[in-house]
Amino acid sequence: MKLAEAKQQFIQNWGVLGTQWGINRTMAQIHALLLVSVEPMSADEIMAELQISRGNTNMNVRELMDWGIVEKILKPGERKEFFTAEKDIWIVAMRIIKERKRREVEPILNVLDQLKNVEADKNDKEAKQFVSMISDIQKFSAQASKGIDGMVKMDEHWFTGTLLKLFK
Amino acid sequence: MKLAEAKQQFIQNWGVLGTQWGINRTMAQIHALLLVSVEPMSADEIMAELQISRGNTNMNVRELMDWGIVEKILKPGERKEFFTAEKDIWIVAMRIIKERKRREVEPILNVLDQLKNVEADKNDKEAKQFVSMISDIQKFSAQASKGIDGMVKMDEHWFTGTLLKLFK
DNA sequence: TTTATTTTTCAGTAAATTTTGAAAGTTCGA
DNA sequence: TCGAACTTTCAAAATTTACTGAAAAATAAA
Repeated sequence: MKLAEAKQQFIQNWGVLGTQWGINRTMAQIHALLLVSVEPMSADEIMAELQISRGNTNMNVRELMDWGIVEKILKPGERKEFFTAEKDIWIVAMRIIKERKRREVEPILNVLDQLKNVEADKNDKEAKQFVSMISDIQKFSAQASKGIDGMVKMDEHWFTGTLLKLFK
Repeated sequence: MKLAEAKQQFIQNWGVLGTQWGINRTMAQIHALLLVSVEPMSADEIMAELQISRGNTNMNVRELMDWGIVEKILKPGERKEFFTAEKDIWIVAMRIIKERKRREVEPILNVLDQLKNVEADKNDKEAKQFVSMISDIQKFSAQASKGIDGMVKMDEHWFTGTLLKLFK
């Protein structure tokens, strides 16, 4: 298989996986493209490669930067901006997990906290089960969250350099 | 806060979280409804509670059963079918993770495996980095997968009865 | 300051996904 | 074997989400 073809395949498949996980197709594709690109790419190059509009490119590149997995590179003497993706897949995964937790899970956990203030008659089996379910979800989330923070907190460089290499 | 109101809030919020994670709103809402319902519910009750059509109810309940987190209950003497959700949130989470892995991640890992057969000239930096990136993703996935399988494999009853209770 | 280049914004449009509802299918008691 | 009760299917409609492209804004060289 030719490299160009393989890259295309990778980008398309990454796009599909993205949509299934609630990430828009283009964003996932741009990420994939930058992941397998040695050199940083300009907006024009991304547009050409993925056949998408300038606006679409701009919006999704910015979103990827917000997620902390793509960064802007300025080349001396060049007017254009270039973009490059974090290449260490462990770091990428940790950033995504951390960010989803912060943006999506935490706000809802706060709402759940409110819901425990339901008028709870001791004899009301329904209310009791409800409060217990909410508590369980919070406790589960807290545990998961703790585990994730622990992983993220490890000195990333050390982890990358050592542990990941172990199974490389 | 009244119980009915709290349940509504919970259902709505669960629906939002669902959409952000690539699960359709109704499916997440039905799941939430069944999670906080003590008694199994019929299709008619679900329709009435969530104000949705019969077809929509049927499709999403079936999907939830496919995911292994809702089951059909037959009450003796009743013609209708009733549905109930797995209430242990640990088991729910493990089933969802396991299932997403099987349905969405594994097929793409298989594709990635193909992509490593790219024509790889020793001096081609681009091809080298490409193959290395694909390998890293596979290795990362394999590790994550292993970790998940390990958790899922633990005797669920023991785990639920013992470990989960520890932080309850 | 002016002009050329590049980035950002966003209203309108296009595409994808979800939902409805009515018809077809199934089940089961009489 | 009939028909009432219930479930399933799926084409069409509604809704949601994503994308385009042109105009506005920003940036930097002349």
